[in-house]
Amino acid sequence: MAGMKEIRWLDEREMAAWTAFLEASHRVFRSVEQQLKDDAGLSHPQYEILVKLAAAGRAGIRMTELADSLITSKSGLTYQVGQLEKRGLVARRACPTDVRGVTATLTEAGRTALAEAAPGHVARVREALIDTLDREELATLARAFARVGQRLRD
Amino acid sequence: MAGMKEIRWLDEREMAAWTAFLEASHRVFRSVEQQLKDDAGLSHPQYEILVKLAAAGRAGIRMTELADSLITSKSGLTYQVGQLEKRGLVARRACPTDVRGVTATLTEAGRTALAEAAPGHVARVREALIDTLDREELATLARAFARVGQRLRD
DNA sequence: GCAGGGTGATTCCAATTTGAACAACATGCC
DNA sequence: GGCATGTTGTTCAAATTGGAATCACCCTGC
Repeated sequence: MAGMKEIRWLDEREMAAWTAFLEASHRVFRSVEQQLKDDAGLSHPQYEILVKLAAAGRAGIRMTELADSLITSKSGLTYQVGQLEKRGLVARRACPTDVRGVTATLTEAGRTALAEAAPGHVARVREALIDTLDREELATLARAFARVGQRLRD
Repeated sequence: MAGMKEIRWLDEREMAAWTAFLEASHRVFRSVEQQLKDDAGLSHPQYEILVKLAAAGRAGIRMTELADSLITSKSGLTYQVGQLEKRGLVARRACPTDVRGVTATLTEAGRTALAEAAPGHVARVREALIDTLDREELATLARAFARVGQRLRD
């Protein structure tokens, strides 16, 4: 059996963690997505874009940087920013330092839309996840997932 | 300000947990999806369908039951089962107790495909998530997320 | 300066997802 | 029995996604 690697299956605890993670995260995303769509007419990717742009201020962010921080593909980002631009929530500008570059910025309407969407979104995030966890679980989750995200970033 | 609810924003700890959860879960899913696509030609939803069917044995499962346990929409399930049926990995039968019903079952080829895909998948799940967590984090995650999933099921 | 390789964003296409509409059937209640 | 109501699974159209190809541009080394 040369080259045959030993397979380390998941034991009961590991499997329980994995399946719980799968179900819970799917349901949380679905719940959050639903709320945003119903109450603000935004998809979650779109909401995340608005949040990142709000944090970036007047300067805006480069498309690639946005795509990296949002995990979606570049083409997906182009599409979503296009949608937001159609609605007047986001503006595109040529990047000053790189002619190829495009920086996206939040418009006033975008800032308003985000401000109106945020309370309902936060409430749903609490309902779906945060308020279900106690203080210690919250801390553990934050620490562990920060590490997981960190590792996968490379 | 009648009817005005106080908005409970996320404090620093809560926000850290939420953003870490968002990033980590996106990256984990992306990583797992990639591995399955590259090594087995399966999407993660398809893999999950095969797993559920394998667990169901000869009797198979009703479509609706499958859709519920997999979180996807009914029409999405119809599509994916259709794809798997095309490849001969899954078979559909009329349900004995309900003429409208359809039960999906795993074919021999499906069982084989799952057996071949499983080792690589498990290895990636370990790499992306499980092996990054220590014993206590794993237990906390399993317990907390089981509760989260439970609540959202209603 | 300028060739070559790499980068930034978009476009295009095929695959997938979802909700609504639909048809056929089940179920409970009178 | 007969009807109102809810289920079951599929089909349809519209929206979204990711990857490959593309075009224009930056940059390094020579």
